[in-house]
Amino acid sequence: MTPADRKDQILEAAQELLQTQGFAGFSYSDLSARLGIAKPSIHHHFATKEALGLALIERYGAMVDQLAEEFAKVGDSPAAQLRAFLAYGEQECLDQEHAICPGGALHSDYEVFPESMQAATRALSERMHAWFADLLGRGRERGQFHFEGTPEEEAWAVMSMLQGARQHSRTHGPEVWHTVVRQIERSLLVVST
Amino acid sequence: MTPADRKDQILEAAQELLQTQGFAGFSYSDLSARLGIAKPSIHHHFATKEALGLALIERYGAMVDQLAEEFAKVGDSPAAQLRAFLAYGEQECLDQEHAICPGGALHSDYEVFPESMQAATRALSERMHAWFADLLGRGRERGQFHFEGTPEEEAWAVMSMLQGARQHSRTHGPEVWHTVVRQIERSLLVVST
DNA sequence: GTCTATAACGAGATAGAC
DNA sequence: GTCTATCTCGTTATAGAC
Repeated sequence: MTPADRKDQILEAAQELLQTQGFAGFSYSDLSARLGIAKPSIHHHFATKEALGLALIERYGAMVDQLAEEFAKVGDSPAAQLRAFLAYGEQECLDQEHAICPGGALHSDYEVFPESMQAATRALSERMHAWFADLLGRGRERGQFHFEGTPEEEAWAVMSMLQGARQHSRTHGPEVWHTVVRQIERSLLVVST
Repeated sequence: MTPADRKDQILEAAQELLQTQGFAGFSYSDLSARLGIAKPSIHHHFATKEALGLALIERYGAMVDQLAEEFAKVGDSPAAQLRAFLAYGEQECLDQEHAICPGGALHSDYEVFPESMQAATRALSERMHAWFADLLGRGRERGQFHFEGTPEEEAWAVMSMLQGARQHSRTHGPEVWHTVVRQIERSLLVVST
């Protein structure tokens, strides 16, 4: 296993723990047990938990960008891209019932983060907001979406709804996610014949 | 100070810490320092952190019921009650920029809770969902609200949006809350002349 | 009901051998 | 790059005096 692979292996396990137990809720011990390597070996790759946290946030940002590219491949139709995004979210919800979205986990623990991780968290959700606002704006121009106010305003509303829905899914089952997504579609999508 | 007062004083401080630092993120030490009494004195009132957590969730449930009664006093108009609720939320948001709503905090830490606290958390959000669904259903019957689907479905959507909005407010300022609330009002409220 | 003192444990982190 | 051993600190929780 190359160093880069090992790092990524650690980050993958860490992200899963972040989404289920929160950043404060998992330890180097947890990672150690899950990966079958000793605690100091993890410190070798990520000297401090702050460094691990930063890498985690960066990794998630890169993942979001990659997904955006994937969704762009389904065509340049904003409505189709939104559907692809929501379908991806639903699959995540079904596959990992005990997880919430990384963004939600980061926002919840935000206050106990060191400044560097707070800044990275802000940058991450700004990036996601920009992507959403752009998508919503283009979709409305094409007559695919209907909403009042600016795309930026609607983007905060949709992002908030999805983040909250994933959290309610944790306690009331994946149906809640599905329900909320359907409400988004009903209010946002212009019915095409 | 009577025992009951002391208990409530502890719970009040604990709720503030829950909303800012999360349940796993605050300790008996934090409470001790904030209240100016020794750690074992807090254990005297709440033997374990689990007991404290349960009391915290119950207290918040009672607070929600009390607020519902307050809002009922503004009249039996569902639209007016919703506005009162949203105004209360906005004030909270402005007063405590670093806090998220208790429901959001509980959902985030849910997986690391003991079973008793998990059950209490589920019961709490079911209670809030029932209140919201009832309000939305009555409002639509009166022609005050417009939404597709059942009141129960719309209730999950609105609750999710508000929970997510409070979390995004933490990183991007109270304007985000205000923005999301305006989006809710624009899509939900039937414009009356 | 509150205190001092302390136990038992797990956290993040480091030293140094291999 | 990984390990064993260890350090230091903060956590929940308890014992027992006042």
